[in-house]
Order: sequence, then C-alpha cells, then structure tokens
Amino acid sequence: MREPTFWILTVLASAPHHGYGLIREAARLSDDRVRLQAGTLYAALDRLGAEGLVELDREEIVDGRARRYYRLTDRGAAALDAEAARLRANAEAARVQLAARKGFGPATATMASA
Amino acid sequence: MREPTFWILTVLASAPHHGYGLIREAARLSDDRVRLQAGTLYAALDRLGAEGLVELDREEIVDGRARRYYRLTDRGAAALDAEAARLRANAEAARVQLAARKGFGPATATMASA
DNA sequence: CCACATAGTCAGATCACCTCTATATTGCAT
DNA sequence: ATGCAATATAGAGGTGATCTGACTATGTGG
Repeated sequence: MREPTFWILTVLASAPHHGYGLIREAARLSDDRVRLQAGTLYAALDRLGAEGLVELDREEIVDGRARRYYRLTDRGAAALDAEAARLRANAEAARVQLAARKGFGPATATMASA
Repeated sequence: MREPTFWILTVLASAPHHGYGLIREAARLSDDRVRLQAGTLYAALDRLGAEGLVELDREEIVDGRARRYYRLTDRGAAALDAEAARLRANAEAARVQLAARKGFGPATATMASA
C-alpha cells in the first residue's frame, strides 16, 4: 500500500469524511507533511471501493453542492491494522540494521557479524 | 520510498552485499515476506547509486563469476533513518485513529487485535 | 537436463502527481 | 453591479516513477 492510500484509510478510521475534508484532515494528522492531490484521492477512493476497503456512507447537500461521505469498512480497518503492523516491523528492521552499521554509536567497537 | 527500495537500504545498512545475496537477505530479514525481483533490484541499485545513497564497494570473482558488492553511503544511512522515523510516525497515526474507531463503539471495551 | 547461483534487460502494469474542467458561494476591487 | 479571485467541492486525463514478471546469459553440481 502506498502512502496516499494509507492516509486515506487512516483518516477514515476514526469517522467518515468527504473528499475535500479528507484532504484537509490528512494534512492535519500528518503535521502538514501529506498533501493529498484531488486526482490521487478520487482515483484511490474508486479503487478502495472496488476492493471493499471503503464504502459510501451518505450524501449531503450543502449550499447546493453534493458532499459524498466515505467510511472505512471492517475489511478496510483490518487492512489498515495489518499495514500499520508491517510499518512497525519494517521500521524495527531498519533500526536494528542501522545499529549494526559500523561507524555508529560510542567507542564500543564490537562489530557484530550476523 | 517504496518498499523494495527500503529493503535494499535496510539490508545494506549492516554490511555490503552483492545482488543475489541482497535478494536472499531481504527475504531472511523480513521473514520471507519480501521477495525482491531481479528487475526491481538492479534498476533500484542504479537509481540509488545515481542518488548517492549506495555505491560500489568492491568486485570479487568467485567460480569465474563476478560478484559486485554494494554498500550504503552515509547519505543512504541518513535517508533510511529518516524513512524509518516516518514509518513509525505513520504506524502511530494509524494506531491512534483505529483506537478512536473502536472507542466510539459499545461500552464493553474489546482489546485491539495484534 | 535441471536446479542453484549470479548479473542483467525489457515490456507492461500500477499508482501517484500535476493540471484541467465544472459548479456554487463569498469577498473584494472597479 | 460586474467581474475576478479565492474557497469548497467532485472528478477526468496525461505523464512519470517504480515495481513486477519474463526473459537472456553463464558456470557448477547432481
């Protein structure tokens, strides 16, 4: 799963959102590091809908414009949970490998050869 | 950074490896979850070399065949470190959001699945 | 011959990015 | 009041980066 997709699921995990709100919420949750593009978002929502990870929650009409709210399905929540576990595992693997790198750390020159 | 790229840097973080050894080591480190494809690997090594994140360590001739060893540069280590931090942050954001989802449910609190 | 080890190439698929079209409201300048 | 930009909202289309799968090679060993 690529990052924009991950953030869409992450935002929807707590509550349904419509497209534009989703973009703003992703930026907020990520401390402005993530800027979802509209093209990315709607294509991803279509794809995730086809995969059964998100679904249409409801439609509202605000100021004469439709707002289409999407929600995370149970399968979507499970997929996000699995993805988060994978991210943790990957980050941990990188940490261990970087710790084994020579030239790092204090004067303890014990180079562990795996 | 996509996952295959991440694993190439992660494997190289502890010690130089040649292409084929890198494929096996990525599989081992990831508990066989990651299977680097040759096409992915060599294209990524070229790209990472051009970006200055990995470089040629040495060449060995074993059984009449060349082994080309690659190593992680300091910039590569920094990039991997930053990437790992991002993975941790993303995983944490997903965890918090998923907890909020469950928290809005019934009063009978169920433990999160691992 | 087939499998393993090893390095590499190439076409095709996926998915994100950027840019564009649309529509409605609001605010500001002319 | 008219027009123009900005904000809010949904979506399409082309381009580009990067991964995947299938392939070419070559040498050793069963």
